[in-house]
Amino acid sequence: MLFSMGRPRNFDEKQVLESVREQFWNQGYAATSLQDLTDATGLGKGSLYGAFGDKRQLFLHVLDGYRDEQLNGVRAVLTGPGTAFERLTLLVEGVAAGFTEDPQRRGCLLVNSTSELHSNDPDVVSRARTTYQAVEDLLIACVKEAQDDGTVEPDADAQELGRLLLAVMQGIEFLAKTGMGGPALLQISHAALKQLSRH
Amino acid sequence: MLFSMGRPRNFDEKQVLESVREQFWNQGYAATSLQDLTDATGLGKGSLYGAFGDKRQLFLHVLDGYRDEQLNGVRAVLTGPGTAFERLTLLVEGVAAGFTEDPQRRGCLLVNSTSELHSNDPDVVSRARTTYQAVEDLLIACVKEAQDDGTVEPDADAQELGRLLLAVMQGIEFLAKTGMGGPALLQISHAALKQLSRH
DNA sequence: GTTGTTCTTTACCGTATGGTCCATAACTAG
DNA sequence: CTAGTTATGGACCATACGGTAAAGAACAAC
Repeated sequence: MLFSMGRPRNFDEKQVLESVREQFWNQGYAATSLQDLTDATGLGKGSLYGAFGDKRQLFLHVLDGYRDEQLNGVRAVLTGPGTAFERLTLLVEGVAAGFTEDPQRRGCLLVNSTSELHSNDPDVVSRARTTYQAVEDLLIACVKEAQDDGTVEPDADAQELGRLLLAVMQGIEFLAKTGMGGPALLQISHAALKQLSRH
Repeated sequence: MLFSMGRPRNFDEKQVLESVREQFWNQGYAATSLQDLTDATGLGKGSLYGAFGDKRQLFLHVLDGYRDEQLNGVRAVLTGPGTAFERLTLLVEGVAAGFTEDPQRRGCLLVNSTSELHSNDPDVVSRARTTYQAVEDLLIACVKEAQDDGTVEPDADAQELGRLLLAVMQGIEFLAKTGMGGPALLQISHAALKQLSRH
């Protein structure tokens, strides 16, 4: 009596969230209608609302999952194997290479969402802020490591260089959306890393 | 008979376009309704449609005007008075300073529009591409000038440095939207320029 | 004045929107 | 079986959407 299970769910929550994410990723928040979401997931409105709340809650839910994944990915690279400089290279060039390989060039969902909603949605902004602060911290730590092993000029300001790398990564992301060619994107990432190394 | 003037317009086209631009700037394309536009301009739908066509045409019209203004502004700075390095500094720091001063942080309308619509609107992408290609060219030319007067290492690749500056500018723009502090934004612009100068 | 043309205003259209409700189905506990 | 609970799927709602049509107003030419 205390625990009646009720009718079991007919869908895989992970799969549904993935479909929803694809929709928001493809069209953005405002341009995605509830019908788009029900079409993409196969669920009725009732199920969607019962399980995740309204459109906005669902969006934030998806965004949180995405942010966690991405942040873990960045952390994995920057604290992974290889020298500190190699890890920085892997990350920064990875951004450019990712776009070179993806013809659709949808970019990062968190970046897109921030760009679309930053003026009118403080919740999205706060997610963006904490996330990129975390990435910044990881970058700075990695730059310091590279200074310790002598790859990067020890007298340089690690914070300054870490933030610069963060900005360059985001700049590449944007320029990719303008249709800048893959080689040019890679050139930018090379340039940024070249500036880092001792000279 | 050949030239009947008909009823004269009751509005100032420039003023209307400015109001429309503010709306699109504040809310983005998809989130701006026709009613928002009629409210902002004071015009009826009929007038708006008669004068500028539908929502999309009106948007592109506004975007073109904005792009021209911005590009002229960049050109004015990069080909204006002062040494080449001073002009580059003025431009790059100007991006950061602009955000520091604007509490709303709406950013550049062309950037916002590109971010929102690049996946589904080739017309917007093509406008972005030509614009940023033009800015890139101006930057590269200015870097070359700085190399000629000895401020920047003459053996460096001017194209590479110009593109790097472009990316950093766009990176700053994005990070501003995430709420990064003004001093940090300025620090990034300083870092980029510091990398340029001979060492 | 009349005619021709253009602009403005309002009413209107069909549809899509985000969101709710409810009858019913599917399950567990007893 | 019955009672309790939860999920489903479609009906339903008010409203907002982008866009059109039509009637009248304001002007120039004559």
